[in-house]
Amino acid sequence: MIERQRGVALWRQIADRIRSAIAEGAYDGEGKLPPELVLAEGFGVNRHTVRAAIAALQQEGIVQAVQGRGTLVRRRDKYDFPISRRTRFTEGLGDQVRDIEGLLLNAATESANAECAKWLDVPVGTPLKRLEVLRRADGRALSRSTLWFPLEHRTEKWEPGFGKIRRENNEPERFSAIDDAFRQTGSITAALARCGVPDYLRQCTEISAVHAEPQDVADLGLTPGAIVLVAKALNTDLQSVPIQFAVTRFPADRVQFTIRSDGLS
Amino acid sequence: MIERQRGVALWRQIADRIRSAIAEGAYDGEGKLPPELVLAEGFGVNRHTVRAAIAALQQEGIVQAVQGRGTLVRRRDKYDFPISRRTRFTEGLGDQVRDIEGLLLNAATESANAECAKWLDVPVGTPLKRLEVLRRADGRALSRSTLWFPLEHRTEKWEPGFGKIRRENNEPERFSAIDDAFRQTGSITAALARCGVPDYLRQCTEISAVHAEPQDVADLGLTPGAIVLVAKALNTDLQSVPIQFAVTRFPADRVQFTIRSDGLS
DNA sequence: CGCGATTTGTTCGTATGTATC
DNA sequence: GGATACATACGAACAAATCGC
Repeated sequence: MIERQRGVALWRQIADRIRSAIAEGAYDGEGKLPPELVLAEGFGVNRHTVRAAIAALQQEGIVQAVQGRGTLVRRRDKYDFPISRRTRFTEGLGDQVRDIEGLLLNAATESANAECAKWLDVPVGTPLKRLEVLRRADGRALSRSTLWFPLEHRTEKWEPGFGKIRRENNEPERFSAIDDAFRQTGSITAALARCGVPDYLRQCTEISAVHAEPQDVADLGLTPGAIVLVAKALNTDLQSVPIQFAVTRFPADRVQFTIRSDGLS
Repeated sequence: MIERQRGVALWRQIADRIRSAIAEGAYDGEGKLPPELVLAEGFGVNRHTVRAAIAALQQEGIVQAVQGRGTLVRRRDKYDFPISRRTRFTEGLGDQVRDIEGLLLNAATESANAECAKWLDVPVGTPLKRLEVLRRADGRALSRSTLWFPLEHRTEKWEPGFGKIRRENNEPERFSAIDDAFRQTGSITAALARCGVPDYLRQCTEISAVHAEPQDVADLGLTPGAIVLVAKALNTDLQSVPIQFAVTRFPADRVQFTIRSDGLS
């Protein structure tokens, strides 16, 4: 029995429930959904309402209704995205995908806003390189990232007199060509390597969840009302100097995160 | 300008957007929302539609409309739940809450299903103690956890002949009284200490997001259609023997996770 | 092959909710 | 507040495709 609520159509709630059930493997045995009438009775709604839900899922490509046969499910597992000190996008997915591609949607130079400044530990207004990246796995949109790189590279210097670390600007424009590097390689790791960062570490990751915005609907091929996992991450070089702040939006029905704390202090 | 979409009422989408904006601190300066007419124009909708959205937010207690003054926002920050090798529920929230309480909703003994067996590394059917825990912070429901503890304690023994670790059952019923211990202390850490586990480590955490189920709506005081963050976690003792598997559901509009990878190998 | 049982697809009508003006 | 247009949900009936016997 499903509860009536204002503001969200019944068929959408039912579609969400069926989608979850499929993701959890509830219909792996049969390979298809129960008949519309059974579902309708189960949810306590009219068959038309269930049909509307199934139509939406069919639009998403999750199920396929065939007259006389039933509604066949196309089970698609969630990708598991591991988060660790050495998080790498492509490597992390590993065996889970055959083909992965990274598309550069947009690149620009802009001034650091308050949030970017806080994460990258630079003053507000510092020039940053911004990249917008869409990642697809086996043809399906997997994530949309916005990445910021500080253009003014700052190396750390030890000041014995002050007893603390001081930072000085040098190597300006360190990441000015990272958009081209990414365009050619399709990988952030490879692009960073071309910009003189052979290795980097994931310092901090913040995970939250929101409803899909129109932009997500368009970029990730979601349905309105879908859930988006938002990961904000800071990567640093081996000297703990911030080199990249990224906000990545994942479709929650295709991705989950795993944090293995094996070596964490 | 907001896009029309099927299945979700315009006023609900607008309510979601305003709620997010408040959470991000967009109105911290003014302390109140823009006038309804301004909002309506901004979203490209009728004023009545914005009023419906504000009425819903008022129902949630997020804003308060006052005739002649405007719509006052009651900013409520998200709690940040840090995940590390030493994740502790209460300690993790730290200064963010004044008062935190843990209620034992239910406790029972049951057999391990496939998922619990996989996480706890025990055979399916192994007797487990199950606890259902609701946590409130400053009066607001913060999470609902289901925790499983293996009743048969297994210690590791090194078998030189086989060259691998063997486990033997001993100390059965190790956690048989953990429900009473939790009832008295309101803390898992304290309850585990009473059961002879002075310290434990977070081995692995899996994070996903789903729509709120009727159970969540009831337990966590959510609105239907809200988002729930689901964390599945494995805790082990210092010898890496699994002692607890937990599935915790958090309201996504009140909680976010932070993974600091500082000491991770 | 036909037949019936099952299951999806379609078309009416009606009532209610949503959104605009 | 009232009028209007559209989306949502229900109910009943019938049509069309698939499957097993």
